[in-house]
Amino acid sequence: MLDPKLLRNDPERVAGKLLIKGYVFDVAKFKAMEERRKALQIDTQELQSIRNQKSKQIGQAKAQGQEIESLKAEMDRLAQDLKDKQQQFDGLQEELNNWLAEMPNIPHESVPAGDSEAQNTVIHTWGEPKSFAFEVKDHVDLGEHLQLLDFESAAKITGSRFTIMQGQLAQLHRALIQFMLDMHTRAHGYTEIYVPYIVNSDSLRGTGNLPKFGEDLFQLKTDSEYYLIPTAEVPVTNMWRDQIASAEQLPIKYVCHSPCFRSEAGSYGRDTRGLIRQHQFEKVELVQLVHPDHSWQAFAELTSHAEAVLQALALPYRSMTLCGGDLGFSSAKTIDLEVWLPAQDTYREISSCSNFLDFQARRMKARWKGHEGKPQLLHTLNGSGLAVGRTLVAILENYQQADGSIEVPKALVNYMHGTTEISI
RNA sequence: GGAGAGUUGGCAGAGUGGUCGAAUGCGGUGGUCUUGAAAACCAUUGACGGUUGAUCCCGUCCGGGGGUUCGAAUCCCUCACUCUCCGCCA
Repeated sequence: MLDPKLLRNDPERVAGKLLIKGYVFDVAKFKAMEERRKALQIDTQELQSIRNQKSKQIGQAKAQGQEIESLKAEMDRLAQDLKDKQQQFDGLQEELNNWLAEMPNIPHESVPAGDSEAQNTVIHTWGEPKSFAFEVKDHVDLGEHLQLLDFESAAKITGSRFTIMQGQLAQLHRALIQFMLDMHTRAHGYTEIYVPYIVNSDSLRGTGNLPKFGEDLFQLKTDSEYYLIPTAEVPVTNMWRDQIASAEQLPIKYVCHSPCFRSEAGSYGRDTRGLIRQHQFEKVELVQLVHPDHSWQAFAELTSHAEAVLQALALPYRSMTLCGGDLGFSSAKTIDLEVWLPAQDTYREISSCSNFLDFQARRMKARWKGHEGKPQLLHTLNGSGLAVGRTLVAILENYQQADGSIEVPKALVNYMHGTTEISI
């Protein structure tokens, strides 16, 4: 949520910045609503004040045994006025809040203009795409050739966009998770955390997935409004909803492995082949809640932590600054890491690192407080470190050998109990 | 699934219709004392919003929502959550 004060003070400037994200903000309508809100609020509060005074009078009069019926009659009229005003005020306030809840975060000034992926800018590339002396296969062919990857059975059991892994491939998948968790806890100072994979709607509102993006989520058919998590970001960040951290607790750094569930509504026909876009996938997520003065530094660090995984696995990648139009709803700035996929002859997203500033924190009232002064909003950040399924794709394709076997990356050999190659 | 007890400020915990935004303790902050620190003692200390140059001031908030009343932390309804006991079960 944006700061309501910022909107009131300079709506034109906010409107200009939101346009970078492709969001049209009706300033005139906002100003008119704000003016009415202000008038209604002042009126309502004045009536409340009078009511409180009169009530006290009645109490005193009664204590002294005086007649109170005439005072009560006066209160009846007042109460009716108050009720009307209050209803108008509440209604308008709700309307404003709903509007505010649908407004995206303001992009940081360093975010390039643009309305699609094509305008994202390359920050740097790392590693050289390997040249193969044979015709490369994609991960689907490789996995099915090894008889360790099975989309057909998954489609039978559930439907499209699910998969089954077996044997050493399932093991490699699990090894990746262990490897990533170990790196982030041991080398990067994150606390490992295990969380529910089902969340309520308040949590989804906190991170900004609701009210606008409900169609991307799987909702459970229960009496409670429960959803499967689209990412661990939701439960992990919401740990601090309605909480006040002390200055000593900052920065708060969590790493969390979880499955992620996405409906992928609106992406029919895209990436239908293989593991790239699944309804269910595993991710190791990095989440930080930090002092507002340090969030850009934390952002750089968090991004480097995700990159460290790719580097340790010797997977070529590039990092991209997302342009305004490609930027997520809650994010002020996002850097995507894209891994090289030889079979697609292109880079594909494998991690997305974002700084939300106080946008999520305001929605979920996640605050911190020093020894002096008032509680202040935290800044929240997160990034994939990494998307496990896509990392597996990258390893299969980048480490494939002429006979269709897969070399196990050196960093993972210990996690595979010494296995150096996956073959039939 | 059955029976019962709870949910109050950063934390613990009083408060059952009218100066209660709320005793008290802990914690925080400032001070006295001390060479310094600790202890002790004194003072101070909720959040959000409106208004303001800033105070003052005003409003809202005692799990969420609704109701009764001139007036609700306190009474009623409802929902959520927590805990205890019994039953069942990974």
